[in-house]
Amino acid sequence: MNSCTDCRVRGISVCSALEPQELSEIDSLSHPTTYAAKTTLFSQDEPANAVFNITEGVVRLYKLLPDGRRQIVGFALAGDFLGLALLDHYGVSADAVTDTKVCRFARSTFTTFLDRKPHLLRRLHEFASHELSLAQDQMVLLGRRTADERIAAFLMSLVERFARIGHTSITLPLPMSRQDIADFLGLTIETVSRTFSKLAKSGAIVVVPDGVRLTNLPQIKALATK
Amino acid sequence: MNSCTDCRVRGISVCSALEPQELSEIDSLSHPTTYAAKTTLFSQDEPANAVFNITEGVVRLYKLLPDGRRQIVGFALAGDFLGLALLDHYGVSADAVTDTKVCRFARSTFTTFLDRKPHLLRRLHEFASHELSLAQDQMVLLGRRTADERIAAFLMSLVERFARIGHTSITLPLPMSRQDIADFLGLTIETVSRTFSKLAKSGAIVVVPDGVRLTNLPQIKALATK
DNA sequence: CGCGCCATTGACTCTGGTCAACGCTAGTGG
DNA sequence: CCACTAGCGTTGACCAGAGTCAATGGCGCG
Repeated sequence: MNSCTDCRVRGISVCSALEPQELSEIDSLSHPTTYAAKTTLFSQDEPANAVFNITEGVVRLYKLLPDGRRQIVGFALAGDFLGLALLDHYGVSADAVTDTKVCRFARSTFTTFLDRKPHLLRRLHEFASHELSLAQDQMVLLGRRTADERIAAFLMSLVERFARIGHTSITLPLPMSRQDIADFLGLTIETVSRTFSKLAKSGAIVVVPDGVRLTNLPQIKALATK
Repeated sequence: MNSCTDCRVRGISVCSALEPQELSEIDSLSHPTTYAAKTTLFSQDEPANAVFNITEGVVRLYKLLPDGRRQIVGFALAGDFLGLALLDHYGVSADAVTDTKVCRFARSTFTTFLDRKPHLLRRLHEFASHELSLAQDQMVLLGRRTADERIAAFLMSLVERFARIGHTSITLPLPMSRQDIADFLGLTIETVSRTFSKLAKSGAIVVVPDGVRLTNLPQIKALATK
């Protein structure tokens, strides 16, 4: 039936702020949508007609400089909300890394609903604050950490985030390309590749297709938090 | 009399969300406080007992790595709000760059007030979203821009922010040290110094005590947005 | 006057970027 | 079924932008 009631990410998404009654209200406002890998959800500066609740998949959020340099500002996973700012234009671009399922809402519809639900606004604010906190961590990473530390911190944060959405395994899936990782960490694809090789040689990880096996988690953690 | 009614930053702070009646309410909850230059407002991970509305001065917000590397995640000016996340522990450290005046609120008092004022929460959310947007811009700067571009972007953003709080002049005050600028831009003090010298030699700026004179704004802007 | 702090400048180093070759794998078409 | 190709990832050789280390300068303050 595909309703909010049996939504897999209900407990961890903004919807956890809602009562059963409200859940069915918002259910009637939502448009479940699927995006194939590599397709665009929205682009920077374009009118923000919709907001999104990701229920499945991985989305990259990024900004481009005029000459084509790209900075990925975050990867959004199941449970994450896109369009937190509720502004009339998107501040970043978003496209699906893997096949992705979302609950889409017209922004006007969502903000109208929001005006009647202060506790949902509170939850949205919590989400925005959390995003801000992650962004600040990422600033530390980009401004002050070495390539090794960046890769380690990236792996650790993915481990934690995947754990939160139910995926716990010594093998960490990396659905995004090396280029995506490089553009997230402020490195080049070659440096990412070399650093993986170096960590593999030291026994910290084993590189497998579409992921890495974390064979020495304490070592990675030490590098990440140094 | 020093009340919210005649607050210089009322119009641009979170307080702009409040009616005259509410303004006098919050007035009675506020503790006007002064911090001398170089003193600490709060430190990372310590219990967040208070939130702050800056009415005058400049505050640096930063994170430290265990080995002492520092990343400044932002400079807060008059009108800015500290403690947006309303979490029980501070996520960053804050200290005064210049002598600073704030309206301080006990966090519990503020959140209680907030629970009765959804429009203030909305305003707070707007502030948090704006902060997030600035953080994303800073990620682009730290991840993908050259030293020249970082300095230029830094100067341009300061020009805009000072303009918003009423300071418009070709001479831009730089109350923070070179070390602060370096730690904000992910550079070293030497690179900051060299880049200022280089821009000065090219005629874009003149370095003056505690500031720079922007003698070729278009040139700076071009570098900043490239 | 002299001390100390901050900023500037120079010489040299090094981390990570650039450029280029090569390999692997999946998908295509003969 | 296998040869060919395209795209992604890895590796190597070399390079350059920014970092490091060190000396010097300028200024405020005791």
